[in-house]
Amino acid sequence: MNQEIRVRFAPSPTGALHTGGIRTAIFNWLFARKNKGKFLLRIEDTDKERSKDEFTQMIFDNLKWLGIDWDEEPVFQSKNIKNHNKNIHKLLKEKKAYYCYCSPELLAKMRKETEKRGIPFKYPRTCLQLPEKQKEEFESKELPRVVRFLILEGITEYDDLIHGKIKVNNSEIDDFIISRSDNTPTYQIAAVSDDQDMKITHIIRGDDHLSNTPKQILLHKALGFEVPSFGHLPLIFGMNKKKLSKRFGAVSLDEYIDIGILPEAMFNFLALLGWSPGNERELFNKTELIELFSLKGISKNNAIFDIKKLEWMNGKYISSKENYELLPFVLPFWIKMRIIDEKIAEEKKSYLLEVIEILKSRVKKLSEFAEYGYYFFEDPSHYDQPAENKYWKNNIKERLMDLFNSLEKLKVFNKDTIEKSLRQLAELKNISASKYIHPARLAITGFGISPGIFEVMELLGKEAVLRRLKNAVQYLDFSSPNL
RNA sequence: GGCGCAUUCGUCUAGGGGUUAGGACGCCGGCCUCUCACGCCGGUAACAGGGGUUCGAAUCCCCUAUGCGCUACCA
Repeated sequence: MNQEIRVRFAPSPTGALHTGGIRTAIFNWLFARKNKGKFLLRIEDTDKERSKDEFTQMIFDNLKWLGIDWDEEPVFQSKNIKNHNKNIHKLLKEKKAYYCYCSPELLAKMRKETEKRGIPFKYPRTCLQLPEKQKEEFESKELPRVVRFLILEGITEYDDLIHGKIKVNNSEIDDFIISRSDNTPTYQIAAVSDDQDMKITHIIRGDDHLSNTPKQILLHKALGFEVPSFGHLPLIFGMNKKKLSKRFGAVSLDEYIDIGILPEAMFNFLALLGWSPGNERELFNKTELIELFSLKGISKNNAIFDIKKLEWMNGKYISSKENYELLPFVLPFWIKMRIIDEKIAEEKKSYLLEVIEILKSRVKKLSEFAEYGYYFFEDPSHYDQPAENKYWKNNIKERLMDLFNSLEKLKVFNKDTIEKSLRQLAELKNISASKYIHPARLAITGFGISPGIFEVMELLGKEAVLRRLKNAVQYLDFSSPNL
């Protein structure tokens, strides 16, 4: 038991990584780091039809984005086929597997027939009992053949790291195929061979593999290997309680990156989906997560991915991060919205940091820095209509001009002097300060809501503020001359 | 259909024979306040159902229901 713990994350590169896969990676990584073991990567690319290099790259990128590092060179399953075949032949030689010449069409027919009678289909082992002569004839005709693993009678049981004792009667298991008619190994034998090859000690994967496990245990044993430990994670579903799929909202990690989720938030959120450290805290950094992680805290039931909670957590991370740390994450959103370009970004760095400071406590997604903050970069091109109806009435032009004149006199233009000046004006005119504040906000930002308007004005600077006030008056002159 | 796994607020979960069943998100209300957000305070809401075992069951056992997974020459 003193051997080094080695775990693996084994995605197939047939699509973008989704949250379930990511969480499997996180748990494996946490388990390895906690136990000073090794976290390995294996790309299960044996499905030649669907596997794509771009997906492999995406998997690497996604893991890096999350801050998940791996300890040895990634293993590509397709490069181990020789070894898989070696194991298949070993089983064949020891009569633990046999050739089957039944065509897929014949199989489909048999399956249909038994199902019609309500009986679960199992391969009837016709080819196992084939007379030697018949076999020779098939071979000489070069009939396509697969290799089936012979399931012996008995009970297969193991102690699942998460579910506890799992027991399955071997009679429930079909003589599954381990080598296809084109002589390529199937998943079951490939996974078992590679896990041995990589000296994997703990296989932690999704519950969808639960029923594969007895098959794989049998394979490990038949090959004379030591059986690794298995643990099965509950699955993650979308809000509709259905398996995550393209149909229902964002599912791939990339889509969350696109809306502006921070890697720390994603990691924290996913770590807590199906696992709890047993206390009432919610926010943990990676080091704390590693420290606290234990298989014991893993829940047995499937979880639903609640994006609202992710967004809340993301907001927490955004507001607690330093401005300079946020900048590289926010910048792409501003650039994408064409609010600024890279050259300007470098020149105006200190200004950008202040914009981030002023917005970060009220933003849940990085994309909102762009959505809610464009007026830090450009004069409003239009004014929010409901806000206009609400705030711009009764002598509004006169009030905006009065404010303009007051602010124009300021020698020092900061939030304190601005506020003082505005409140003095209100007092002088004997109306409430809010009768200046809200119209000014609308004139300056174009919105009825914004961060504290005095801070916004300070950041924007005297020139821009006065210009925007004047613009608003001009706009009103044109659109509502009688105000 | 068969086999397997599961079932605590809408969601994520804590608890695991005696608790006012705790926390978080969401939602609702209040405070703060120039709006919004943050923050703070408060509220809402759950042990799937039925049988046992027990002085006592959300907790242990059985059954039912429901959900999910697997049942491929996919992984």
